[in-house]
Amino acid sequence: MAKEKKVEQITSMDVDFGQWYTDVVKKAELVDYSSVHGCMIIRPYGYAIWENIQKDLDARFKATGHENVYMPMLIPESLLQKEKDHVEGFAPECAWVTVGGQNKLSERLAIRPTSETLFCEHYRNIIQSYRDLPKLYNQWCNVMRWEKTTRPFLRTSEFLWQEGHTMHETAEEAQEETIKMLHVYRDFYRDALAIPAIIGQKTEKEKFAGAEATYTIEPMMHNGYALQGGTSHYFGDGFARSFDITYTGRDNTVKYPHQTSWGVSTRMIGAIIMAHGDDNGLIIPPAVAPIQVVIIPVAQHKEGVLDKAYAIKAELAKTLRVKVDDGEQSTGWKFSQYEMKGVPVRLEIGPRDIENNSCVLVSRVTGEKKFVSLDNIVEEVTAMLKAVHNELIEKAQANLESKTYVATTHEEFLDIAQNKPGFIKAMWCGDVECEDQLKDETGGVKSRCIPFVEDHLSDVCVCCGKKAKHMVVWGRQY
RNA sequence: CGGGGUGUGGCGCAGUUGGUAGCGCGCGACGUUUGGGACGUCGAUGCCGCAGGUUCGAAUCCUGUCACUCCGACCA
Repeated sequence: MAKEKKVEQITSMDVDFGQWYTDVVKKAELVDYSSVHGCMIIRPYGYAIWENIQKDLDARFKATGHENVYMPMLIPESLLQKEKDHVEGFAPECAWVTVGGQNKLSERLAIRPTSETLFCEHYRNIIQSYRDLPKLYNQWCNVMRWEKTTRPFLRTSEFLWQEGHTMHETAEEAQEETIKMLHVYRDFYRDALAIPAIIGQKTEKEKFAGAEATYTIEPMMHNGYALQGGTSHYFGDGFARSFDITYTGRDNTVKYPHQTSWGVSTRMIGAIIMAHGDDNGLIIPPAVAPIQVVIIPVAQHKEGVLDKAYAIKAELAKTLRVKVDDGEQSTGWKFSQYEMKGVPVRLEIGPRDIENNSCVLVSRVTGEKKFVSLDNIVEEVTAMLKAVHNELIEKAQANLESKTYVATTHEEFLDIAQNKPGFIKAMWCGDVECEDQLKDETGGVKSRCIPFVEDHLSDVCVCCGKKAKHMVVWGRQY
């Protein structure tokens, strides 16, 4: 029943996944386009998802000892240039401020594409002793990268994110932090977004500009594409040396601190859409859904129906995010509307239900209708929300597993890359030439990561046949 | 930055050999309806993306330009 496509304005996923995505973000009122290229207006329903994400993640950051700060939006060019790899990576896509008021600036200012350099400048001022370490800072902000082609949430010129920047006494401690925060992301994806993902290390070719090592979380979208869902970088003392950040150690010698940075962005909303959505629209995981339960009064003009709906809302709203839609639209229209918007649980209450002291609960994932007593409505709704979360993660897990393939030969790799969208597990020698070759031959399949848990598939590289160093997960990405 | 597609009321679209703009949805009023996108009557909404040109006359033909979108290349 719920599997039938009911919203004809939304292109079917199987017909055109890209168009389906665009239709959904528009129809579900997540975003609108603005007059500035690549800059999107995040509408209340979309922004509410972000607020819920922020709230949950922020608590996880605080629980791991981090503090929020706010850095300026503008970076002087000279500051950006202090770290060579970093500036090479980001300068080409910076937007620049060159005029202030009426006057041309003596030095142009980049609108931050990321804030490593600003944090370094600040850390240089406030770190003198090992007693000043560690510094565990995070900021929630916007950044700007002048992207050529953009797409709501997945790649926009301006986007919202959080960037953690930490400084540590030792390399080990910084490495530990890098991995710890990657796991925070993995847990958040799983427990809040209901999205399973592969985590691991980026290859040299794919790592962050200026990092010693980059770790990544790679969830799979419905169509088998990967999305870089978040990254955590270990910088060693590279930035510290470039920015001359030093501290006096316990042994009374001058040392460089070791640094990390890690971030996730509004792109996660794109991940939610593409991991969970269906032909009827969005499905938002309960933990971050702006509306967890929508109450649809049936025959609301009849005596007592609306009062009952409001009473149920009052009960549920003690612990849940609830909306009663008492608008004048038809019942059927409301059903479709909230399916499109991905509300996880719908509660129908009408005269017949009131007579029976019951109501109808409907799961957005399965479409299953459940008649439940009003006596323990909170428990019933809570249980269904939990079930929705579990069903989402199971579905996404099944998608991930069924679209993950193993290639042990070159021909097999190319065949899968051409014919089966998804992840490919294959051995790799460690040479960037092989990564480049596979990408060229397949028209875009890249290494996603070297997962923390590697399988031993064979002894040799799937591309060149030389001795293999790692198992790599490969795939196409958004 | 390459390759395709599209620009006409808020949205989706039609508009023939050039003749002065139409349909559906939505929107407003009133009435009837109400357990899967209800129905009737009346009503409002347009510099046909923008700029040039051809023509007595351009949404329509020509040139240029801009925007959006999909697929690549590049990045979160």
